[in-house]
Amino acid sequence: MRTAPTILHLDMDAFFASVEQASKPSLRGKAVVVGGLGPRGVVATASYEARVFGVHSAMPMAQARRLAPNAAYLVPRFGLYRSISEQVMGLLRALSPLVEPLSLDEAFVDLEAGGAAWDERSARLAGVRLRADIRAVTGLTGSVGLAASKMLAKIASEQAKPDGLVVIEPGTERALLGPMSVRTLPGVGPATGDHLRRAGIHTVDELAEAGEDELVRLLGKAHGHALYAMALARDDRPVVAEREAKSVSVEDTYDVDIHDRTRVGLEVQRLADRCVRRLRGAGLSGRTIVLKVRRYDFSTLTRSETLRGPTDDPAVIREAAARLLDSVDTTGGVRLLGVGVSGLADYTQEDLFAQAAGERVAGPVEEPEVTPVDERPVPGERRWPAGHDVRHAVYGHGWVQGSGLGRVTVRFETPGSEPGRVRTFKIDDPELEPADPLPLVPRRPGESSAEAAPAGSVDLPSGSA
DNA sequence: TCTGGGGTCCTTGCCCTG
DNA sequence: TCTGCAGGGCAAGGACCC
Repeated sequence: MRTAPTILHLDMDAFFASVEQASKPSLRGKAVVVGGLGPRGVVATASYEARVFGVHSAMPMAQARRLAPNAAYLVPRFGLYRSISEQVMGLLRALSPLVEPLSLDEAFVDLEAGGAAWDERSARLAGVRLRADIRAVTGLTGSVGLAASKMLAKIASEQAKPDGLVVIEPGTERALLGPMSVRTLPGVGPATGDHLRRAGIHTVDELAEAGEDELVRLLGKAHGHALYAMALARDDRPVVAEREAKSVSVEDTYDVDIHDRTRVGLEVQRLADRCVRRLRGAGLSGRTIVLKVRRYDFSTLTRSETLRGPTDDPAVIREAAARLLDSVDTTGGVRLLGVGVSGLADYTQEDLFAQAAGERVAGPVEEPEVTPVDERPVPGERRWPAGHDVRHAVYGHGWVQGSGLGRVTVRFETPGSEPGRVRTFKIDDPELEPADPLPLVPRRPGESSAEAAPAGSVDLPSGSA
């Protein structure tokens, strides 16, 4: 393990909620909850103001609404978050070529590999500058952890939250970790935590005292060895810049359980098509087709089938998914269906046949997109998702505060304005149209709009595309 | 109260092959 | 030809992460 705290972990603070607060002045300092708004939605991110009420990630939305009835509830705008994430990742890559993104709002950086830091002082300086740059470019705050390993850098950034910087100096790790709960360690979730608690192990010190053999006995080989190493603060995992995807999958949870077997079949076909689109979009093909079914009682089962060679053929994947469905009992109803492909490759079996036959390989076949009956927009009806940007011919730029009963309520404000006024319109008001999000921080002269203002990041309401 | 979506990795058991 | 064994691929499920 290295001797200087030159591995940096960045974690943006309440990322989705913070982006929404930055783009909507009236929500700053208020409880904001971002997540699925349907009857089975869960919280993706809660602002720190919402966390005061006990709202947290992965909580059912219905529960969040009971705890914080006056919070603003918004649907996620992944396009916008992705574009801001790219700005942040750009700042990290300026520090080092070794940047390992973990999600839109989290990444490891090997500062030493980029020559950005070599000892504690230079690492701390790099962290301070990074936080200032992130604030200047995005208007958002991020927490930084610095340590000699990935595990400790992540624990440090957790301690730094919100809006802080923590350095774990080499040599102090064991004393720091010792009294902490085993749940602090990455990879120890509710199940492992419970398992250890029943064995009388609560803290990292107790984990180390238990010994490697005992942990292997309790948790299995891989997990036992890994956890013992972590308890001793040993972690040599390198920062890896490029990771190849291992699987591609899509899944949908339905607002109401589906009982009709024909409908289940149609949904599986639809998901297979969506999965293929994602697969092709990434230039990939796959060998193993996986069907996932969550039943009415939340029991989940998977069925998989491995083909002779990788494919991205929608007909092949659709048929495999249908065969897999045949082996599943769906009486009682299903709440979730999913289709995935693993065993990925960047060629297909057909490519090989074509090569063998000396044929010219044909380009990808564009399948017509099939929209299920109940997803087709009602003619003339426009949807206004909560939180999405709009533009009104008279009142200018705003965002949807809510809609229903043929009306849509819009608050007119922009990231740089004072909190704005609310007005209500008919949902088919011709002067109202969806708009792209505005940059969170005003653009500097000469900066291209593509860098600062994400394009195409709004899900256009049906019928307007 | 009632539990998303997209992933990764690990374990276990079965079957086939040499 | 039969048996035992080891190893690999596959299938299914579980835990975990953000």
